[in-house]
Amino acid sequence: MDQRTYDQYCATARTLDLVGERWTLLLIRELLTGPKRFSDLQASLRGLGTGLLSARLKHLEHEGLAHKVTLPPPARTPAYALTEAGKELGPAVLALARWGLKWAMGERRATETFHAGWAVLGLRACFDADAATGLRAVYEFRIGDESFHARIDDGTIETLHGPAQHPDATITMADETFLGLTAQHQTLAQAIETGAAFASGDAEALHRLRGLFRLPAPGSRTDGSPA
Amino acid sequence: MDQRTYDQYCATARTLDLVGERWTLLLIRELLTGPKRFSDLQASLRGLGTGLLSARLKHLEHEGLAHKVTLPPPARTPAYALTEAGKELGPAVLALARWGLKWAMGERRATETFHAGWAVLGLRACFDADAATGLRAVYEFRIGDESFHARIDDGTIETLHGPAQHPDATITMADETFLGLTAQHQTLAQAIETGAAFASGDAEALHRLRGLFRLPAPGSRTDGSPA
DNA sequence: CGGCATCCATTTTGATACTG
DNA sequence: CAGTATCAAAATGGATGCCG
Repeated sequence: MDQRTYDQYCATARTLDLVGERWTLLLIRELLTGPKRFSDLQASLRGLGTGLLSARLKHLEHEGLAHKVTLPPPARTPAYALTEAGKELGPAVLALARWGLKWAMGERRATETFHAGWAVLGLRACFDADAATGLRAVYEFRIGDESFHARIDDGTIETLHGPAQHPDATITMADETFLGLTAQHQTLAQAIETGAAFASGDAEALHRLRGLFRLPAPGSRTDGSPA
Repeated sequence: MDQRTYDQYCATARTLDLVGERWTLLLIRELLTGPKRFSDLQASLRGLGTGLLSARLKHLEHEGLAHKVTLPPPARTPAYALTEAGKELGPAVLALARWGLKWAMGERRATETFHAGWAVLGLRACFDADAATGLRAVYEFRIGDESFHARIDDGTIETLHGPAQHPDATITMADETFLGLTAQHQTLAQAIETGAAFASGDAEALHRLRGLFRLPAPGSRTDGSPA
């Protein structure tokens, strides 16, 4: 919030003063998987006009959460990237995502937009650090027409937009198949078995992939009983 | 958001549809330390009018995140409490708080309101689970005219408004002293030594208290370099 | 493509007055 | 207390049009 501060000496309130306005956390979600151009951001965020997007980006720049960069050749086009402070909002965004996976997902509504990148960030939200001890591998995901990769190194994970340089394994599937995984209609292993998804690369890496991500058991928000 | 949904099939966006409106996450922050009455909530949230507070509470009820309760005798007055789904927003709120402690706190501004309860939630944000292995203790904090207690049980912590039933240790200090701890002017141990804070109770519990909370090293948001 | 400026209809909010 | 009713101010969204 700009003018409209909560005016509380409280860490949560101060954070929400900076990133609590409409669209801001979703903008950060977009940038968490790597730098994005103005038009890419607008394309991902239906309903956000150029004026408001411009204002939000300026705000993030002014507050030191993002900065303008020039993409390396051959792109050479302006883009926005998170600063260190901005990147560190990752855990907060992922915590909101984890809650949503458990309590708010259900079926996709007819009007809802979907981008594979959101789901890949969801992978990061479901990442089980314990299951990745001793593992060092790069997985490339090709979902619909987007590609993402996850770099896993002994309990840490990094997910970035775009193809990987030297993936140990590559997993390919359609948007719909990926949606089915989120909705827990089937597991990745099942999708591969039925031919809905294709996996190739290092056998050991593919084998360990099975246990790396753990979706929370969905809870029902309609009553207050423990899940 | 009510009418104004992001309309994205994304866990983060769906969560923000539910709790991303102005005041909502702060309302949840208040309820994370126990049930609160309508007027208490309003008193904690300067600037939130009765109309909007009423609307927000109705929304939380409708979405199954909070419910109306009747406080046990002798109070017997209506109050609002979080459901299981609401309580599970705790990690997300604490993640925002942790970020704020590191990147957004600095000095208290003249106009900012402050309540000890926020700081005690901050304690929970700083809780170091590893440092609490094998510890089982209840600490009562009396800060200014408010009291809170933290129940620690082997790596888990629960912080609630109000005095504890059987505290193992009690720590008393003024608001200003507590503010000094947050601003890292001094540590709790130093405050006790200088007489600004008073501690009593089980010696072992008091000794272990020292290592339980770990404030993040403040970062500077004005540039993008690592802290 | 990458933005900023402007205009306008609609929502959201903030503040206050008022009722059981 | 615990809210409801009301109204003015601000934020949003959508549609442009403009410029490098």
